[in-house]
Amino acid sequence: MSGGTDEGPRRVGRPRADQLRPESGRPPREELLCAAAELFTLKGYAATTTRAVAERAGMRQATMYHYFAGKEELLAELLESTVAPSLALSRRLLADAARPAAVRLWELCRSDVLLLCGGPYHLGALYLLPELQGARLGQFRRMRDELREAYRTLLRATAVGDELAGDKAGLSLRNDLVFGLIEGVMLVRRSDPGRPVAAFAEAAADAALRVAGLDRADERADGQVGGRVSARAVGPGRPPSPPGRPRPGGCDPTPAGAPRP
Amino acid sequence: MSGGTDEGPRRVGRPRADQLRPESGRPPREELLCAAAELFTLKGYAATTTRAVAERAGMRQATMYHYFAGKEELLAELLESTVAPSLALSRRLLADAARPAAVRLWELCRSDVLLLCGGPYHLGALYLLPELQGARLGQFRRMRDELREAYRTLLRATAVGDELAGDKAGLSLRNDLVFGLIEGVMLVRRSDPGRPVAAFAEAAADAALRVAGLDRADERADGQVGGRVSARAVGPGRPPSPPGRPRPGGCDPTPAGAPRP
DNA sequence: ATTATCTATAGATCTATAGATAATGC
DNA sequence: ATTATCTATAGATCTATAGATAATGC
Repeated sequence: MSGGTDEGPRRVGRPRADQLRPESGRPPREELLCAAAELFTLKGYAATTTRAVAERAGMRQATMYHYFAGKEELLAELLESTVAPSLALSRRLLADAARPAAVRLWELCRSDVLLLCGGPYHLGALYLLPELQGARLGQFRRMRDELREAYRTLLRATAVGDELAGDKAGLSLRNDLVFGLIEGVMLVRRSDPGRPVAAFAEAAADAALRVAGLDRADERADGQVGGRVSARAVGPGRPPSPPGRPRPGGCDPTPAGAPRP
Repeated sequence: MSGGTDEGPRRVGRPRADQLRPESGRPPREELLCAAAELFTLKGYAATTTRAVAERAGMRQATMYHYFAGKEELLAELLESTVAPSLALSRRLLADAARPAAVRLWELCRSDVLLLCGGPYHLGALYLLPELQGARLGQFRRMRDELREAYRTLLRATAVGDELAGDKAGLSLRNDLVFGLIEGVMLVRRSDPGRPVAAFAEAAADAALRVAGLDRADERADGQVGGRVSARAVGPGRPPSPPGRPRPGGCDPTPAGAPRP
């Protein structure tokens, strides 16, 4: 029926030596990224050798250099793939003046958590690496700064933002705490990886709004305190999948260059 | 006046080769720990070589092995020194049934943040290392688990704990979020290291209580929302220095083995 | 011819040990 | 004699490059 993904060894180039890996069907570049994601998050960046990555991806160490200039380029690409979808979403949310800022902020938090924890590997762990200061990572850092600014703009537009109107430092601190909670969400996830991701992401987004200082309104509304989540009740009946379908880490079956509607 | 710390080269053993380091006066073991703290937090554990640590401490690479069996032992000792004071404080707080649990929880959070961010190096960054799974680190992990349990017990004893009485999973999730915020506080600190630590620690503790779901009581009391911190107002007129004077990372001038009253 | 891979390896580490050495202490 | 350090180095990596090789494409 479907266009037979049946692979006879029809590929150009010298065949691989040991066929240890079960031939996932993904292009080698992607396979390298996945291997790197797994190893970097599990064993750490510096502790992962190019040989480990390459061999995990089913090829010999030297072959990796056919696709990437080095280890740092792998890291850069992984990191960028982790911010990019959130950044895109944040732009859409900033433009969407119709919905309350608190709801949009919640949405951004939730989606961000899904991105950082949702994939097969918890790419969020990469945010904790000291290597983030590295040279090749400027692009990533700029994107991340823009994302932080988006958080800040949304926070500023909420009720708490009004209260802190004069207090720039206070607002920044609040925002950094919110942003830090989201980026550090890995630590929470690590301590109990068994929880279903979707519910976890919502709980984390709730917590982020509480850090911001934004759960009072709802609780005044329905009297529920703490037992049930808050901001979720505020949200519109929006389906939980964020637009643009952010691929969780680029390691799922879908090809990386999926079209954006 | 004081007991002259005047050092003529009165030390036993072969003298050091290059006297690059200005001879801090601390014993070499401590000096190694400080060097390790600085390098591990700044450049990462795996990326730091034994040579770098030793030379930073003013001695040759091989000499390090006279004091530590290897790199992992340095890490273990640093990590343990970071939990130990919090753990001790948590035991005292658990015993202190007189004060409200929320206040005690706040106190624990604040002190923990000071420990993780207060010293000259931000040891909290070590908590983010993937190497935490390492073999030699069992002792540290046990201590940390006990600390998490203390958080949980305190949280359980608050108003929120009552609300979540039946919901064990819910309580755990809350607690992990609180604990995660505190342990990940490094990420917040990193984004603006200029803020005064003391105020920052209080703001982080406030945020932790909000994550827990615990700022409503105060706000009902004084009507102040978000602008001014909450739990601080609840606290008794307790001086801000926690008992036992947790040394921030063991790298301050005081000798490491200071007596505990 | 082009492509994807391989093998081989130079050069640069890095860790941990062996054994020498230069102080003080007795 | 004891101690703290040093120098030297074996053995094990690890990265990145050079150059060969085995496919397909034309």
